[in-house]
Amino acid sequence: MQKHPATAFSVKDRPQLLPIERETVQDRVYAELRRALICGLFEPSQVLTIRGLADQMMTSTMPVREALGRLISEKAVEAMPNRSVRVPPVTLERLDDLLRTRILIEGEAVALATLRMTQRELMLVRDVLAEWDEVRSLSQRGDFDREATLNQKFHFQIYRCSGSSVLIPMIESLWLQSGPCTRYAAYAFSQAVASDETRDVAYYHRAMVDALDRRDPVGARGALVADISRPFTFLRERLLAEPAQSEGEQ
Amino acid sequence: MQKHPATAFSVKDRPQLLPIERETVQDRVYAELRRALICGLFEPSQVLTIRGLADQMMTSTMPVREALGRLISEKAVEAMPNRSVRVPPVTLERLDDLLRTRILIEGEAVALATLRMTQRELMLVRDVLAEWDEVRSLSQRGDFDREATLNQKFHFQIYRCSGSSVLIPMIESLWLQSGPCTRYAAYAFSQAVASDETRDVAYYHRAMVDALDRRDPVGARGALVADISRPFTFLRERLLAEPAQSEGEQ
DNA sequence: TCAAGACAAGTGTGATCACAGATCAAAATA
DNA sequence: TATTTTGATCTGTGATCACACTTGTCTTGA
Repeated sequence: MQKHPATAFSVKDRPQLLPIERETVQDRVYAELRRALICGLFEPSQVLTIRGLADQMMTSTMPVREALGRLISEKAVEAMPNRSVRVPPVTLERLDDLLRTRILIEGEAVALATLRMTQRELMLVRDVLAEWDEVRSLSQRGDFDREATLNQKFHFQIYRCSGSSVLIPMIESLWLQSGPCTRYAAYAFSQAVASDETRDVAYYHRAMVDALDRRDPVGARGALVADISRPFTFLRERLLAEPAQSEGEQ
Repeated sequence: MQKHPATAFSVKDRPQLLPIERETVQDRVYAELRRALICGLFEPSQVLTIRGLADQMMTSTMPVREALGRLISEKAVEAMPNRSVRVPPVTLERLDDLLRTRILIEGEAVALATLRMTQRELMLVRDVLAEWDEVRSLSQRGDFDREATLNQKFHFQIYRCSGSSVLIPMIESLWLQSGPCTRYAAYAFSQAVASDETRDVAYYHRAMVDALDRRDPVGARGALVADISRPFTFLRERLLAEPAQSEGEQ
């Protein structure tokens, strides 16, 4: 498809121009809302208004409204009968439901990844853990956003090796839905427990990498289940302790 | 919250007013596009334009564009780099990927439903099968849309008994994604095989109901797997036979 | 003092328009 | 005749506006 045969460069020497990415405003708004949801920047049951979000992001209402529509169809936020949207409240049933489904799907993705992962890909996963260790050692009181991002990077680096373009969007949707919950858990976690508890996070991750290394699907899935179950069971107990939480006043 | 104590009716005798549903145009467009996608009214690799769809549905572009945005985020249609959208092409990898995931998730839903289903709910499922038999006996050359709708009704009647509000949207998303493929399969199916093959559909469905009746999760899951695997394996062979199909000319 | 109605501000929805990029066909040039 | 260029048309994107509905507050009345 090269149209100019009379250039000074041959095909191989020609400077490679990267295709410019054409990201629309709507895409950026959508990505930012996703990030905020996964990192737990919004409270459960919090009401989101189109104009409010548009003002915060310094855009007009149109991209926000379309991004919200996409998030509604993913069940990342829910549309109230008043036509207003809110981030879903966290209930006991929803918590159990989310955890069970995450174990099912992410467990399958990890098992698939175990069989297909190359040494090079495994090294990338190790790099993420190394970076995480560095962050943790630098700041004793680690910032949650950074660690949450690394945690996400770690998991999806593995999931991507499953090679399933159907499973991965589903896992993203699950993270989106459990984001507001687990953030709440992570926050309470950091206040409640000592540092030896947080060492468990690294422990499970290392167990997972080891299982991946020796191509052990069952071991990898087990480590994953233990890893993602922890915040859920923690939050579950907290919710059982005080049932009069603001679970959603519909 | 009853504010008028001086009415002529007591609380129990007062005529019950049903809450009026407030369905927006966008919701109707979205539902219609979903239906069309699941029923396979669009070809794989077919490009969809906002204005074209708006004209067909006799609305303006705005509801269509927002509905398309929602479908994009569900991977029901895909956004090309040209900013145009098309229904995803069917490839061998995608076919296997979809089937594996559907077996995983719908199998789990059926297993859950087996344990939670009541006799009343099981009777509703039987009713669907009876209606299906009636349709099939009335018109030898059954119309596919009607049968596809009944098939969907049958499956989701069961899935709903799983009680999982996380699994069900995922299954809907999977049906949305495999709709264009299986329709293709169903069409080719009806032309290729004799009527004794189509009897298998009813056979698996009855096996599933029987397993549900005796609360046998393994049996129910097995019948389900056999049921949903059939069109996929059929289409798989067809795709292997002629690889030069118009699979997507990106 | 309290409740009911009225007013005002806020919000989602859908239509319309301007603009930029894509696509395709006709015309002009080598 | 083949290739390139030009032009028109189509299409998605985002802004702005009008309209309907919701919500909160204030006033008025008993």
